[in-house]
Amino acid sequence: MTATIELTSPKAAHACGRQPGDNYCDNCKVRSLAVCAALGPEELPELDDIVHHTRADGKTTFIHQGETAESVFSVTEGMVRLYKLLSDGRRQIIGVAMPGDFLGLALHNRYGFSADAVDDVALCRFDRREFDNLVTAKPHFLRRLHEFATHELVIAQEQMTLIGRRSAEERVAAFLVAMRERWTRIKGPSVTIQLPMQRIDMADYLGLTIETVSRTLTKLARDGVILIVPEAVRVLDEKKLLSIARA
Amino acid sequence: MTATIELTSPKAAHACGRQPGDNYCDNCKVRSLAVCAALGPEELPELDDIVHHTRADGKTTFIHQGETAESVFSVTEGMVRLYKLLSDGRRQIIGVAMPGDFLGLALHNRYGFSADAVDDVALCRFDRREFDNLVTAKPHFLRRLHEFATHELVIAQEQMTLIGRRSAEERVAAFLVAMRERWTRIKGPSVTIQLPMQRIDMADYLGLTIETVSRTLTKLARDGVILIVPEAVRVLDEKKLLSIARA
DNA sequence: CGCGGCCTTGAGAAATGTCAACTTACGTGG
DNA sequence: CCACGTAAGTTGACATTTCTCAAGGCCGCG
Repeated sequence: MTATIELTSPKAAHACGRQPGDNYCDNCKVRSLAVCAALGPEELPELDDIVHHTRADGKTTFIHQGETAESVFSVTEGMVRLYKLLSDGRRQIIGVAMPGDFLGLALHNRYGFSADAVDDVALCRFDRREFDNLVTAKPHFLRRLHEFATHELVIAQEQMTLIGRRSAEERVAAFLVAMRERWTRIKGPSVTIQLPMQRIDMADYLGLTIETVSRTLTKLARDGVILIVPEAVRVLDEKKLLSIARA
Repeated sequence: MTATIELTSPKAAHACGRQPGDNYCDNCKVRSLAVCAALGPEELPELDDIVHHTRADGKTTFIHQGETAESVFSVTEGMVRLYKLLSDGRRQIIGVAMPGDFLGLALHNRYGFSADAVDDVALCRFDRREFDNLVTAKPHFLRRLHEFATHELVIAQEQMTLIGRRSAEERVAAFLVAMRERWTRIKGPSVTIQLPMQRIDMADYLGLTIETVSRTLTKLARDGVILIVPEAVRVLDEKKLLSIARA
């Protein structure tokens, strides 16, 4: 179940005479997207000192709702789903984290959600206390975290509106558009929208059932809006897709 | 439409020799609940310098989705609804702000939602730039804002789960319980849950229609869980209400 | 080659939405 | 002070969307 394996303990690599370039963060491909971008080159070693590089493979749950929050994470590769479970097993996916995203914004004592790896995921893990100390010492870093938090809040409010007030078709279309925008941000534009998650994840994200998602995708395909391919969807009629998504 | 009237311009009241107690914030009943609690007595005058006390009466819209965000607000009295509108008029209420709550956490350029007064509302308005300067100068204040933001985020995630995965009855019960907890925080406990908002607000908050809300309340009343009274609901069977709400 | 997981499709059920009538409460003006 | 008009709330009948349950197809892996 829980199996986040520490690959490297960077502490060993670091001593007094470190040069710029000696640390992982310097070479991080997603630094500019991540919270880390708030730190200048001279501050990166401080981050590097407390980071633990970690991987989680498919389905590994590395944040458990209700447990004491001892770590926070920054995603560098792969896709993570964040979800809440009701006592009877109903699940709501409250977010999908991709490279550059941060997990654990709420510096609270317990995790309010669970998180697991959709595909293979690379994470920077930080001890919450150590991370918190760094945040406290660096207001501009706190500021960046706050920007991330408010951005998340905006997304959450949009998601509420999506789930509360829009039809299945609108939800699916909006989801596809949003996924495409996120991939574009990370990898540049493409007509193919990668969907590493399964139908049930889309369903639990959109407040629908698998069957409704499936039927809706089929309908979009039948209408010539998209083409369904394994692990992805290709956009055939962008204008139409957007007009459904924007509603 | 827009009619937030400036009652008092505190600038005039202030000069060099101000004593503690000379300013409004000192006597604020909700200071301990609000973001302002992050500031010590010696810092309050700085807040007082930039605050504009404002009232908005029933139905006045004082934040317009999409407009440039020039002000942020702290609610001191009354109830505010925050909502997003779709182009065809569908509305999702994304939050209800009560005394102590802060509006405008996202220091973004445009408001992502609209806000209006449910009943008579008292607000502390701040120019976004001035407020931002204060935040930048005071990391502990930023920290408090961040705590507010992450708290909002937690609430939003719970709301997503509520709307996406729970039945009408569960939504209404959870709403009543949440409202009661909020009133308790502000005014102390009571079996009567004040509901200054109308059915349509509850509906738009819970992703339901007026009729479904009405029927659900009637059912809860029929089952002896609550008693419906004007502008409020009285809890008759707390255990049952909680068990429905918690699901 | 066969099994198991995921996806799709269909038929019918259930929950919720829609439309419309009616009630109630309340404020206004005769 | 009453009568009317309006807005909110409730209720009923019916429509629609989405869910549930069940069957079958596809595909990768052992």
